[in-house]
Amino acid sequence: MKEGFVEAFKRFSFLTLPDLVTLFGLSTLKSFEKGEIISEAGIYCEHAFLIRKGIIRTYVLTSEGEERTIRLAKEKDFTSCGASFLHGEPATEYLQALEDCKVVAVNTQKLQEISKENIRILRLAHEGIKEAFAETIKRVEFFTVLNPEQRYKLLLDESAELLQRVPQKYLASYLGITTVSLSRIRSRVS
Amino acid sequence: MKEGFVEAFKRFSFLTLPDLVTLFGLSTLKSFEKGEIISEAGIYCEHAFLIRKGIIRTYVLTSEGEERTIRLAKEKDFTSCGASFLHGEPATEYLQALEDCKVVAVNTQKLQEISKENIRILRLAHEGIKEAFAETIKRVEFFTVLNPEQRYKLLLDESAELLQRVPQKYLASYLGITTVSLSRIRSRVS
DNA sequence: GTCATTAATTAACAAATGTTATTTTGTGCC
DNA sequence: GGCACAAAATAACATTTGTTAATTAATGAC
Repeated sequence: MKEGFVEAFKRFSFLTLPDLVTLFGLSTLKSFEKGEIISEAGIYCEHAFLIRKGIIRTYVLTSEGEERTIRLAKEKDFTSCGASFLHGEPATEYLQALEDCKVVAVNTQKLQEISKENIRILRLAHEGIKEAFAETIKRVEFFTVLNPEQRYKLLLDESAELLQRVPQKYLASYLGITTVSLSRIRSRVS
Repeated sequence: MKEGFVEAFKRFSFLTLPDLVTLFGLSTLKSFEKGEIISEAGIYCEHAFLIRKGIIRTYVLTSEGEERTIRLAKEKDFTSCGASFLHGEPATEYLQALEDCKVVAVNTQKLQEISKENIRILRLAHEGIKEAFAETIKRVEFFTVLNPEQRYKLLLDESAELLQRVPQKYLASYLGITTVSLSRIRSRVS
């Protein structure tokens, strides 16, 4: 039933077989349809998702009710809601499947419980956070160091695939600009 | 000699006395003078700093050689260089003391070694990362959701003290704008 | 395939920021 | 205190982005 489960955790080579069994116990394989809202702001998000297939968008709402994409996670990435995962609080973000998705959904509360006793599983959580953190640091530099056009070019260089798979209206706010401005930059660059 | 050491780790209540002794062994109390460059890009940064007093600025250089402030860490914050701390690689960032600083400098390589065996010390590293990560997520939202003026106002609301203690030339790039623009916003807002 | 709806592009104008240069203010040092 | 240097404010102009609206292209449902 859970084929693909071991696959998803294989790259964390320090995990033992019993660890995998433990993880198996607090994980479920889930699928989401394209467009589906996986998790909502205001509600506690009880899972961290290890993506096996598809793209999951994290977005927040501005005070005017507009959506702003803050993260795009793809295959092999971990994703979750920051406040829920880090502090056990209701999420401030929304998660949405941008494609049909297959994920391993890990119950974070149970993970945290087990982490207090199992050092390798704590290390899994630690590694997961490290990866997401490294990416987030890059994103702050992205905004601090580059102007909109440079940001678009970098995305073109480093994440050409993402650019193909994600609609521009989501890419625009991911770049910190409007769709109109993105369209202008695109015609300017090409 | 190391008065202030226990003080700095007190808030991590899960640490035992032997843990503190262990940490004592891989930590040193250090002081930095105002303006001092603590760590440089290209060089492996071997410490994580738990700030006891002062402000440490993290900055990067643009391709044109201009400084851009990406982080401002104050009392009780952990700070280090991302690439060094997360991947054991040479830093891409500079650390600079903006005031006379007192810190606990933890050897991260040794910390990582011990983390493989001591679950509470791994938890310390994990909690440290969680805090820094939460802050970094907020910073991405900061850039994605708010325009420069809104960002300045938020800083005014939430970090009034930082605004007093940090020179505007550093605050400007921390806000993702030029010093000229910050000056304009300030006169507009007041 | 057609139709309705949404997404993306283009255009025109207002507003904000970046850039460069100058002036004023502030700071540290002797 | 006075001097030298750096930081901040101000001004003028170029550039870019945001905004609103209209047009074209693409997508999905039936």
